[in-house]
Amino acid sequence: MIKLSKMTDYAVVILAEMATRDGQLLSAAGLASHTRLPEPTVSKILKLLTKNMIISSKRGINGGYSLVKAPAEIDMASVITALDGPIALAACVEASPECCDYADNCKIKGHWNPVNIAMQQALERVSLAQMINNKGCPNE
Amino acid sequence: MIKLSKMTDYAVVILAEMATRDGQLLSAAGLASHTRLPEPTVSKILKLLTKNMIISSKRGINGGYSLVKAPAEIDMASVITALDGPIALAACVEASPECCDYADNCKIKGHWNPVNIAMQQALERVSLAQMINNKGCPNE
DNA sequence: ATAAAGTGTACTTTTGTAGTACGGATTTGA
DNA sequence: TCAAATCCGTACTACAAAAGTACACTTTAT
Repeated sequence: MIKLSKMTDYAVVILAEMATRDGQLLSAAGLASHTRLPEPTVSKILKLLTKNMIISSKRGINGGYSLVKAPAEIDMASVITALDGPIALAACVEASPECCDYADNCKIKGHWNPVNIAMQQALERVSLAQMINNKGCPNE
Repeated sequence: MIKLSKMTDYAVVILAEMATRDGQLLSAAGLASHTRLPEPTVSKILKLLTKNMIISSKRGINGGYSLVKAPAEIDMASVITALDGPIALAACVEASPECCDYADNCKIKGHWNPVNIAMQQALERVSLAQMINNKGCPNE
């Protein structure tokens, strides 16, 4: 299975929680208890989201985190890139400094690129708002 | 990074090698030496590809593997599914028997589904032939 | 019957993720 | 100005999944 890291999964849960309290400044501890996720993990995720400008932070007493964009403007490609790095299926992509070790024998040099681009575009089309509005568990 | 397993990467290299010798019956050992990949690994991959009807095998002396479809008819979604299982980004998808442990607090229950479908479709549109024809290393 | 080839299972090693811990920096308010 | 609450950064440990390896079994042509 092409896996998304758990961290990214958690990140979306946290962002969804923040979206329902738009404008409020929320502490890491508060978000952890609301989402029932371990606090250190939540902190780590919030830090990464902050570094990637998806949320903003305020330090000191009464500090906390808040969304900088509307949920409809936050796309999944940004969130995944923030947590897992660039969206790429294989090591052998355009960004890598050189061809892989098997370059001479490899008949598909760097050609995951079209696939990677297609996936990137697919993820850019899904917003946080869309994921929240899509209600209910499909198994119920 | 959203990772594809190395096995899948190898699988495409092996299939590309087979495509250039269309019709020939090739042994696991032969494919291993042509691709410079470890032989046991190549065997494991060929076995999985056979089970998923992407290639066919012939046993006994002078046996080997061959493609059952033209390279243009082999899509990446099939190859990835053969090696890594169903294409799905998160554990919390339609196929899973129940909602995740955080179901009660989770505001995005099972909503990676639209993303998964978009990715599946993107991968179905890329054929083995396309990946082979796309020549040269982008860094050269 | 034997050798060459695919098949299946189980084990070991390696790698990367997830989780944890702790000390530091920043801001507010008394 | 001090203390408390909060964010920030780094390093370490534990666990799980992937990758690689080994080996015994089955099939088939000669």
